[in-house]
Amino acid sequence: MPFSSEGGVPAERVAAAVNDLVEVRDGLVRLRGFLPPPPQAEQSSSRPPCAAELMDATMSKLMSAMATLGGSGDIAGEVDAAGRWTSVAESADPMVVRREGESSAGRTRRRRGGGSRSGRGRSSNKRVAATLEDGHVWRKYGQKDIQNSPYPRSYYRCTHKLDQGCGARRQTQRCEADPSNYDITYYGEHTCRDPSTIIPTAIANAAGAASDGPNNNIISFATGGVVVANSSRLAREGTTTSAATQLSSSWGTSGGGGGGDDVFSSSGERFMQWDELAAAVGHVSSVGVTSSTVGSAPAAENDGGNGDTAAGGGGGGGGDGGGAGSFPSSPSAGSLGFVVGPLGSIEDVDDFFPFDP
DNA sequence: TACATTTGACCACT
DNA sequence: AGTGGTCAAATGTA
Repeated sequence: MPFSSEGGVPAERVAAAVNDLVEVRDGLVRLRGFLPPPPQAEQSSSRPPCAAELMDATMSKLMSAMATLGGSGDIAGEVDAAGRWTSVAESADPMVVRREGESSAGRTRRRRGGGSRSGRGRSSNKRVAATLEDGHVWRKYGQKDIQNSPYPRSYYRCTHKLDQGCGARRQTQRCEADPSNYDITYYGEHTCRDPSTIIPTAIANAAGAASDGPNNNIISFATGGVVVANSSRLAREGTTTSAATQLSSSWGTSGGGGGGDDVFSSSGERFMQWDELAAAVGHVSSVGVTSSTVGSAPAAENDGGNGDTAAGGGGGGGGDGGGAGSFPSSPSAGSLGFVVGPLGSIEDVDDFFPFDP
């Protein structure tokens, strides 16, 4: 069931999957070194792809898969300096549940207190991104000036906290070193299911990736299923639901799933089949995948809650939800083009796959 | 009217 | 006491 998000998978298993992918990547890098460079003179369309090109393509898809695994706050974990994914201890978010005896209707200020709760057993996933957009719809609930930091920290919760009890939260803050980027820390997991955000996210991914060159596949992991879609196909499909349905294929539901289902390449052509992909990445197919929506967003920097709050008087807001930190339900393709950096340290593909072209 | 943001207050933790 | 996270009243916009 694509885009389903119920039934989580332990972060440790996701971490194991990512680590396996890292090993696959390293192996491919080594193998790539033994291959001669692709011939320059010939047009690639007039000859079968050489081994180096196939490997490059495989690497690209692998990177995409890893990006997906780590590209959402849904997955608790971090990437260490070596690029290895490590899961962060998972626990229920104590902040989500209203404390017993607390009245929500009362106008008196009583509460379960706040306090510095970061780093105390809560799952977190920190990353740096050039935009606050990540495909989810967030609602800002606070902002604080942080000690020894020139930029305030903004606090967001998932818009669907109330209607679906989604406990996902995030904190954003401009990077001190590079104010054009944001440090974004995610807490909790998205348990919401909102087609107006998730599926357009996929479209956004596709459209954005389409202008990005080699990585224009989207892979959306949901419980028991993976959606792999090619951007050009999605663009042609028009309706997100049908696109997702047509392009969905199960991964893990039948041992690596749905043999014969194509994985589409950036060129719009079949890249490989699931069984081939499974063989390529080893036993990744045995790893369960929790809900994850590939982060993607319009390129235009919408300074959601950080810079905007300087303007007093609640200037930012506005009932249409287009304000700070929100993600439009129907992002226009023209504004797309940003792909949230996955796994924190592998935003730059060249850095991640450091072999000579 | 509904919904989002702003912002001061509150509270837990160190 | 200082700091950071969250609440909720006030406020703004469509």
